[in-house]
Amino acid sequence: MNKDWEQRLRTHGFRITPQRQLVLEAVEHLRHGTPEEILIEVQRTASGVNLSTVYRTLEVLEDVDLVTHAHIGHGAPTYHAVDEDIHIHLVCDTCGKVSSAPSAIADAFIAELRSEHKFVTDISHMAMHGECESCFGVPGEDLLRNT
Amino acid sequence: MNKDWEQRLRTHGFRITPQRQLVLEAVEHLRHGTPEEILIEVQRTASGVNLSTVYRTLEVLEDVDLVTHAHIGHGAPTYHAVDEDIHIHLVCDTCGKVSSAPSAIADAFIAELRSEHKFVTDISHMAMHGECESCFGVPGEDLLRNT
DNA sequence: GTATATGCAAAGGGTTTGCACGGTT
DNA sequence: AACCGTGCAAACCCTTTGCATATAC
Repeated sequence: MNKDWEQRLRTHGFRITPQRQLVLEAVEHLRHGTPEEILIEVQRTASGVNLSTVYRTLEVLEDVDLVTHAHIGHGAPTYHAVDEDIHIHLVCDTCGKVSSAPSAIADAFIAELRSEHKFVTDISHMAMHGECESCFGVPGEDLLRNT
Repeated sequence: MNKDWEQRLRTHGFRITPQRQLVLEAVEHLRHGTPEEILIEVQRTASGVNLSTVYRTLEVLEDVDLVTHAHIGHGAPTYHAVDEDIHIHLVCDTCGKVSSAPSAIADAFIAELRSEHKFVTDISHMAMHGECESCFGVPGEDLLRNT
């Protein structure tokens, strides 16, 4: 009885290792996390795992479409399991809060980029920046340097 | 006879310095450039200017709304003069090419984010990622690590 | 047994910061 | 004269890489 993720790795010529299992489980459990956050989660089970292994593993898991990542700002990207709902990240540049919107909301926009500009957009890859309800109009201090 | 940019700086309590003038001119001349590229442009006139000055100056110029920046990928952000046409960056994740689209194309999308999610979006701040016409469907090697 | 993965440490890009000096006001 | 802005060097965060060892196949 092989799990799907093992198949995916094997099919692409990758080996099954504890690290790969743990990183995948961490991403699924966290629902979204930076490499650093994923490392910490993994280390709850296996404290010897190294950050560079997390980076290399995320790259492999992304290769075989088990995870994706999105950039929500200056800092480290956020990784998601592919079975998560695809969503758009909305980052408030004033208070730093990150919310999400269903990606369907962008369908017409994406369709137009495709027909008018021949560009096939992955809307979930990059966050949308702006201001959330409570911050709009407020002088704002760009508290978090993530713009 | 004070130029507009001098006024803007003074009004906000900043001083007028050669570095600030040169950085602003470099941004206007390049139309878009990374801090590093801006430094090189500035150094054609004043070779002693330092990178950290460019960073600090861009921050000041952004404070007073003379420049903005957009993130087109992993690397350094791209700075624009505010009198440039506002545009959306489209980055091909396969070949790395960056094209632009008029920001009006996103108006309906932005309106919906505003009405449905109470989020006021700055569409020009983050690039849209995906694949350009010539790369779509091609296996792709993610040649440029800027996703 | 052999190729791939891992850990570790070092290096790399991009950016920020502390400090003393110099320039703007 | 007072304060802000600059250059310089060091430090910072995030990520990648070289190499020897360990492990999956």
